[in-house]
Amino acid sequence: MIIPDAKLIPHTYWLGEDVLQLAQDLLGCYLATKIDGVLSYGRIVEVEAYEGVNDRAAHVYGDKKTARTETMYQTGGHAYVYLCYGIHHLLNVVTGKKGTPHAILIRGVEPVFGEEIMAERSNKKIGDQRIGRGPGNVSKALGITRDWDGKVLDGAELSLWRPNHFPKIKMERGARIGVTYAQEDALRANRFWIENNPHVSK
DNA sequence: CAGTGGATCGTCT
DNA sequence: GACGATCCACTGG
Repeated sequence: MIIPDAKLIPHTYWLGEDVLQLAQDLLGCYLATKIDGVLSYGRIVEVEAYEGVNDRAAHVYGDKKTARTETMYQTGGHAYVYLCYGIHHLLNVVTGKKGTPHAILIRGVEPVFGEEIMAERSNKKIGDQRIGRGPGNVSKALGITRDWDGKVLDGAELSLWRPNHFPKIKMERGARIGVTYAQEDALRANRFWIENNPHVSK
C-alpha cells in the first residue's frame, strides 16, 4: 500500500507507553484499508484513549483476561476490533509493550481518498458528513470487520500514515462517550478531537 | 429540533 | 440471561 505525501507509521511506534500522548498524535493522521485491491483512507478527527487495567471504561479493567481481550494484551501496533451492541465493529489501536493493554479507539475519520467506495459501504451519498462519524461508522466506511481483530498495522490491509505536510490542528479534549457505567473514570478527559470538524460525533 | 426506543449478537456471569 | 466503548428511525412539538 502506498499513499502519496505520507509516511507509513511503523507498527513499532505503538510500543510507546503514553497512550494519552499517542492518542493526541493520531489526530490528523490517515487510517487506510486496502480490500481486494481497493484503497480508501480518511483523516482521523476523533479518538479516545483507554488506559488499561485501572480504567473502569476499558474491557481489561481489573486485568480481565478473556478470549476477547487477548488482543489488547498483544504488543502495540495490533488492531483490536470487537463487536459492539451486536451490530457495530469498533476499531482500536493497541499501544504499549506486550502485556500492557492500552488502546486508542478511533471515533471519527474524514474521507480523503476513495470517498465513493466509503459512501457505498456506508449506504450514504458522497458528501454526507455522517460518513466516518462515530466509531461504528468508521469501520463501516472503511470496510473493517471483526475478522481483522489481531491484525498488525503494517501497511498490508490496514495501516496508519502520517502526512508529510501536517495540517495545523486545533485540538479539543473532554470526557469519553458511552461509558457512564465506568463511574469516576467516565470523567477522565481521554477523548480528543479536532475543533469544528463535521466528522466528529455530536 | 429533542427525546426515545429498537436492532442484534458475542461475551461473560 | 443481561448487557454493551452505537446508530438511526421515528415520534411529537
